[in-house]
Amino acid sequence: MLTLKDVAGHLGVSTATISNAFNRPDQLSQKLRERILTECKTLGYPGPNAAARSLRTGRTGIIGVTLSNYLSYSFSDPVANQFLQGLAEIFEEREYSLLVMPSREHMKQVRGFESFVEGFIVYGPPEPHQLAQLVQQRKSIITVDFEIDGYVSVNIDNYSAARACAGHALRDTRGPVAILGLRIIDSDRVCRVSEDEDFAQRREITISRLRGFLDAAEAANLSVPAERIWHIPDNTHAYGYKAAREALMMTPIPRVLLCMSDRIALAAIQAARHLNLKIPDDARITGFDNIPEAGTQHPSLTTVHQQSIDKGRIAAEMFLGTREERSMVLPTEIVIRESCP
Amino acid sequence: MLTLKDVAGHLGVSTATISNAFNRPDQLSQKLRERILTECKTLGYPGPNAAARSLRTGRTGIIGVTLSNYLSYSFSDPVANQFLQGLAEIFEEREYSLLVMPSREHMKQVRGFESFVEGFIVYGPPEPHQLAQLVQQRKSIITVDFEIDGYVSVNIDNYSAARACAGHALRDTRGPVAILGLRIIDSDRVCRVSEDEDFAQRREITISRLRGFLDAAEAANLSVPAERIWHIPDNTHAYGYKAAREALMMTPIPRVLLCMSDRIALAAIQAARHLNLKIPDDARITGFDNIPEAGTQHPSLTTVHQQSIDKGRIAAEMFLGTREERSMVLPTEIVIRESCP
DNA sequence: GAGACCGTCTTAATAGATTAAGCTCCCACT
DNA sequence: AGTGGGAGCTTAATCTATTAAGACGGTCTC
Repeated sequence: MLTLKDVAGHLGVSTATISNAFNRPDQLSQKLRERILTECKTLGYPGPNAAARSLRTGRTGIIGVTLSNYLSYSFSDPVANQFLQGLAEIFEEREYSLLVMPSREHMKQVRGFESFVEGFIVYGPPEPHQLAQLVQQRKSIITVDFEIDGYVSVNIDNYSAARACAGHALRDTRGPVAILGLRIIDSDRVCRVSEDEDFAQRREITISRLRGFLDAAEAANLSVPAERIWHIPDNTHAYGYKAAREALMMTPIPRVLLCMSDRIALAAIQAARHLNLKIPDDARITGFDNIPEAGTQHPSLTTVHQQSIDKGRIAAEMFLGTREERSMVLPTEIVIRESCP
Repeated sequence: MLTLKDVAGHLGVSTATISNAFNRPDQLSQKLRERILTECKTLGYPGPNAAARSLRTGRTGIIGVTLSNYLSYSFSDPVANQFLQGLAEIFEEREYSLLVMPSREHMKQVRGFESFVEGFIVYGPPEPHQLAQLVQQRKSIITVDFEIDGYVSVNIDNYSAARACAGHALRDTRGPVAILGLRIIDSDRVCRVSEDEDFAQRREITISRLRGFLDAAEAANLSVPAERIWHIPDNTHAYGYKAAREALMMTPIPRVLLCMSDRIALAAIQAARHLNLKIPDDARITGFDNIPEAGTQHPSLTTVHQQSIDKGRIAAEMFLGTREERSMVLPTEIVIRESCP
């Protein structure tokens, strides 16, 4: 492996000069600099070693993004992707790279290599011990979709958004209501929620949305029994389809399906089509997130719009300090479309 | 900032012992190790500095993934995401992190910080000078969806797949045919391709698919004039919609729309719906990729299935050397659904 | 009685850059 | 001729870890 020193030796100049050729062009003559760069190319010297440079300067140009799940799953989630999109947009402008890291228990131990990063964007709540490890690193942290005392966060008001959306869907409703949730309990299968479950410990997002739905139902004098609430372990089409099918096959059939994500809602629309149910005539369906597909399919989806891309942009700007505010709660908005006019 | 030495000083042991406490637990007594780790916690020492460690060991645990475009765009592309998903699945098993890097010209200069990575997965052809920089790094490289002499690649046979799919769509066709391409020429607007364009220099994927479509048309005694071929600068719904709308408003209306991606095909289906055209009765539409949404919307999409997730898995395995084969061409398959029975 | 070995810990060499400070020139100005 | 200044380059300290080799005092083997 070639080093600065090798190149310096070949050219008969000092290592500092080679370093300057790469990093501070004004510190040496144009002619020498060109001679150096050509020599590097012919020798095959790939430029200053990143580890050595970083050891000396303390900078890496890498931001860590922890996704609250398996990477392989997160990349398939449209909302996470929109977030990453916004994040990337700002960071790539500043020539930062993103180190995408999973944050589940299967990351047995900090390998320490993550500590290359200059700070963390933590998307969704990690496991407690993972969080402890991040905090231990004493680097800047921006939390997204959850909050920790003392750290800057970007979030939305899930409760109010869910409540407002459900309020719209449930007006004039007389029939039964079903809720297709996300990960409500600790199970890896799609199932109904049992009566005596204690939700207090669960993910804040899911529980806030659930409470929003339930309170809206109560306000409309409707009750949603536990057997009409589905736990969906991961936000995937397949799980959503399964739950929706079960929900739509109950008698009497639900007049409203409140879904905690657009993915699930779109799966529910497909399930309804396969069961020859007309949406919205036989049942209304609402989603959450307003992913791009929500507006382009038929019937299009009534949902809660949240600014997923902006969330990424804002998190990035907060990290870079180019934004005044500390923590923010982004607004949401109900988008009324065909599935629940 | 705390270092090994500080912790060692506090405890009255040598730095090597602290290092061993983290890296080689068998080299010291259980008791001492615990004392050290507790001390680290109370002092707030975040563990061995990654840069220093990496300088010494030469390892980083980071794989670079270059996406042939702006990151912000790549994260919005379903096919790229599926690829990343497969990639992440394998790499996270081995506790590698992924450093996602853009590979466009706007990355003015190698900052050098990318050289943290142990190797590159290059997804889609980068700009020539970017490629040169990657090669200059002298690290392992796996190329995906394109090939460079001397490097391992994963690819598909775009020409044959496109030709077969178009062959299916064009059987018994008598009316005009339109092609909705990807980035066929050098323009940032949706437009038709002019007569005398020289395609030879363009992206291999796009051109192969185009040739496949055109050859299939020729085989079916149909001709596709340049004015029926659309250039679409990025694989997005909005561009696809615009092109499809233009195509479908021509007289006589096209009987077949051959699209180079599912995203564009799905946008075309929406455009057709808005124009009150029945798919497939008024026009057949085919896509390419078989993204998840292709099968779940109505009408569902006839398309070429390619194993996008597997592509990621295989690229990762090739990188890790856990797979015998060198370069591979993955099979594709026509999936016949409602949009072109 | 010489040497190998035990487990635990320390010493010291090493990794490849960055950068402040210092040293030479050489030229311009008085 | 002497001085000052600056461009251009070098010297040397520094960053924080890893790890081979060695020290320790004692025991066991041949």
